[in-house]
Amino acid sequence: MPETNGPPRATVRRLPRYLRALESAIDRTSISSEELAAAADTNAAVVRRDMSVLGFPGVRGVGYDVDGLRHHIRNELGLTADVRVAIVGAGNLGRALANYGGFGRRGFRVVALYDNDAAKIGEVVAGVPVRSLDGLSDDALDIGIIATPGGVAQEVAERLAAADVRSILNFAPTRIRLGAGVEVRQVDLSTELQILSYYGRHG
Amino acid sequence: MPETNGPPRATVRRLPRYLRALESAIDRTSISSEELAAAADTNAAVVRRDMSVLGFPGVRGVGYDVDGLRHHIRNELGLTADVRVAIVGAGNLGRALANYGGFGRRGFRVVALYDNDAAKIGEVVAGVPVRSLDGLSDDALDIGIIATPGGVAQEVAERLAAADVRSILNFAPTRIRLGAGVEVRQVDLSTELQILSYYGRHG
DNA sequence: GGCTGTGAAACATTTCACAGCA
DNA sequence: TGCTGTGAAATGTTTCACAGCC
Repeated sequence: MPETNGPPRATVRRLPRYLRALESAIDRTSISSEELAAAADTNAAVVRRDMSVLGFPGVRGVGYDVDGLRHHIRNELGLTADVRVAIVGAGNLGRALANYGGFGRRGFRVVALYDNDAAKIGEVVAGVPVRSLDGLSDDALDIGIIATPGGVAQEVAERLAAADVRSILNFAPTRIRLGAGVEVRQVDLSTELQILSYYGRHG
Repeated sequence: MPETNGPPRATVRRLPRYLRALESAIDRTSISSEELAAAADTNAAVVRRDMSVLGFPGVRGVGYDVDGLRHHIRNELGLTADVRVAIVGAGNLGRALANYGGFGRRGFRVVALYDNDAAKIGEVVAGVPVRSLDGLSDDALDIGIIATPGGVAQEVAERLAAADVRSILNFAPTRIRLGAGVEVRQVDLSTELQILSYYGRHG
């Protein structure tokens, strides 16, 4: 059974924050759990527990090796080589995502931009030409981002899955259902606002 | 002490999903925990527990009243009157958000769009004129959305807080820190992709 | 002395399973 | 009979506190 229990999901959710904190500390040689916690907006006990489950030992009296930990986390997250991302939907949101500089800086490369609107095909956004979804399976993709209207999101997701995309980030307000083997994350703007609305008046 | 323990955070996070499911079932008069669970992508035991903590009773042998529950949840979320939203930053992302039709349909009204770029001020996006942040405190706002570059996010957040905004949705890749009393939610695209990257190769 | 690593307790959330009512 | 409502168990996560090592 090659499935060792990985780190808990709560730990994985914190890894990007640690990574960012470590990238802001490249000048330092080591960092204590207290300092890393402050930079990653959590507390020292959580940091130490996380390092422990990651199997990354620190040095007592000193802290964690900044460089080693940075590499360890990048490795854990699968960010060793560039990650190839495709965006489906070249409307306002798709363009905003394609133009977002932060991706490149963090090892994600937008390698394709798809849209079914003939009028948009051929346009170039942030250096990437808009193409028809039909060419999908030719690109070797790691992650697909769905930035289409809700009506077509499920179908797009199925086509992405068929093209061997393992991970999907869905901005359409439609819950996607796929068989196991594809990881889907949902970012729903109205949902976020509704939760904010709740905690704005209670909480 | 007027602070009764509200529902657990996990329950609050599910309310928007229940609400959406109920809005797709306006033709029905009642709905069972099993059906509601299927529509909201959870399981029946969770639904029953949630209804129980919300204090919304069902009818044994029948299910929950669709209309009553819809109102109850809208009320719980503070969606009785329109919620006034401002977007700060009229770049690609800000425009995408202003143009997103889903907000209006869910009771959120984009009432202001701010940018500090003089060239953008006066432009009209989705019926809303772009204005300087200086006019901020004149608008009665419920929620502020930060769609600026990371460098100014903290300052923008502080100005929103000073203008009595109780809830902030932050798309900038900078972690915002504010005193208690303001609820901040962070949506970080690179973070989402990094988590996807992890689960795409493991899990 | 300062900081890590980790048992054990506390807390939060989910799941099970079934009694009880319409 | 079919479904809700909820104790109790199971699971997941955070916090506490301190022994142990550099």
